[in-house]
Amino acid sequence: MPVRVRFAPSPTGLLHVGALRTALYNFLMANRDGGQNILRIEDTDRTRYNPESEAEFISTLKWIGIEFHEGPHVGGPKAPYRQSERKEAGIYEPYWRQLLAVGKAYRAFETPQELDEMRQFQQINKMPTGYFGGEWRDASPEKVAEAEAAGKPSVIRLKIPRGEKIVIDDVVRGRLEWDSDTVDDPVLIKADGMPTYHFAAMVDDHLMEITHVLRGEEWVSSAPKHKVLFDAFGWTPPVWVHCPVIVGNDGKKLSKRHGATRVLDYGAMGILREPLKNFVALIGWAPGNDQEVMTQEELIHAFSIDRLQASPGRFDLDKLRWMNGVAIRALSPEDLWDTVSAYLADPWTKKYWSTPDPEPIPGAPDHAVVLAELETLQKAMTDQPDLARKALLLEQERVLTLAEFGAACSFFFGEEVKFEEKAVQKWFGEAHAGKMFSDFQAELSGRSEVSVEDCERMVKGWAELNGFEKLGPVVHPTRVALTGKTVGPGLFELMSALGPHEMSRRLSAAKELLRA
RNA sequence: GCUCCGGUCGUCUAGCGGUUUAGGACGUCGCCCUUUCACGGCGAAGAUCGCGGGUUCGAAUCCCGUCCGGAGUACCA
Repeated sequence: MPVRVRFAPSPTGLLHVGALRTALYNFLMANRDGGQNILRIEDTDRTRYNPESEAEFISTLKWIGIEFHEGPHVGGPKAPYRQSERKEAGIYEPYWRQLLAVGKAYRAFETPQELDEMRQFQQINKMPTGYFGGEWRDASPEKVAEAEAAGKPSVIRLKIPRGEKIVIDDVVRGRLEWDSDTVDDPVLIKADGMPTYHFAAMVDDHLMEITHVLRGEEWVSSAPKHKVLFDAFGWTPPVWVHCPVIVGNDGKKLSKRHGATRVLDYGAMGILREPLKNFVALIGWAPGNDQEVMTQEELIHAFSIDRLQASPGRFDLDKLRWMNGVAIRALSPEDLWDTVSAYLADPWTKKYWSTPDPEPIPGAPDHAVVLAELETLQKAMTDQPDLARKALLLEQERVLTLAEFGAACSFFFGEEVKFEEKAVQKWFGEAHAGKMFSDFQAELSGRSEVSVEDCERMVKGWAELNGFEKLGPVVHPTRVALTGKTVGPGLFELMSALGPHEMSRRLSAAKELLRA
């Protein structure tokens, strides 16, 4: 039987990392076994509904490469795929009527205030909290009819059997067992007629013929209720797979401090989708061999739910950055160019960097500075594509994110070199610097381009002629003159990329600084 | 409080009763390469497998207890 899985988010907020992983595991599983991946929108809570949420889920997932065979945006044989629409279509009603008719569910007429008081009482008396029957679970039909006739609002609750063991088999945790007396009667239908998650999701999972439910660990405590519901209908439950939570590197709930919670922001930070996927898949799952860097195809092939971890996983931004660097370095020159230009053209990139960091991480570059550098790079890629191409290639192995290309390449394009004070102090004190710069200028004059080899010959020749055994005192001042920095690509490559004219211009400026 | 779940280097993990002096990766540190940084190569430190008992000739691996951490405890999902 082919696998049918579903990713069923509630459209209340943004797509965060934990949800991404669940979506990814669903996707990997479906694609490995030639099954179907279904998107279902669980919008039964009208008070928390966020109209932008669904679009964000779909577009983010699409960006990362997760597609669905069925869903509200693509349709499918089990449409509609939004629970609010399914409710309107009357899909749920026959099912709760059936439960009511056979006495496996009942109407309860407590007001929210009454329930509140009940909970307080339970807490004070150190009793388990929850609705274990109240006065309605076993109320006579006459009493219920009377309350209904009086127009009292009511909910429909599931009648959890008492004095039994409820057992479910979870792929990740094995056999899970509850004493049914500790499980309270959940609301199936709210007073406004909307189904709750417990009801809608189970009915839909059955109707949509879902074979495996991969969901977050926050659902394990509701699992017995879901099992009872499947039993009440006489349906075979799907295989439940409860994935552990993802926490920050300090063990706390994931927040901005740990990188970002919103998946889209990782793209804006210059994280490529392949390493992001690769990294997220590896929190809580490992293929069992030593392979870590994997393509999507390899992930699909290697993925298996019985290798899922039961313990919570931490999100290690450093490792993500490393993986991202590996991916950037693996890009061909053409792909590198395309990837960077797409990144710079993405409106989300600009939006992200134009917003000041609400919680600045010490040592991290200022958003405004990054934005300016990225804009400079983007401009250069259209105005001076040859130079920009060389700059990108020279910095490729030095950056960990796409955003870092901005700072790394900036010295190639500026009208004026921005000198780092430390660099100037360290290398412009050398007495020979001025003469050396002039000599280079003389040698460069009249030429329109120089090869890397020419530059090497020129610099090494000058060193030999002037009695320098080590290249350092020659190379470093020149680097500072040309880039303003002490770090960067190989000097000869960088010189050749800049070209004779630009080099000469910068050497003149450096000589001015020397005199001052 | 109650219910359930989890616990191997700082982090992600391998391990499924003996081949384990517990392996790999990130991070850290050192060396090499080298004009710097990075890349790459080599190497080091780092986990008595939360703790305590048992079972066994033998346990990270099985059992019990204990501690710590997490999730749930809504007419939210």
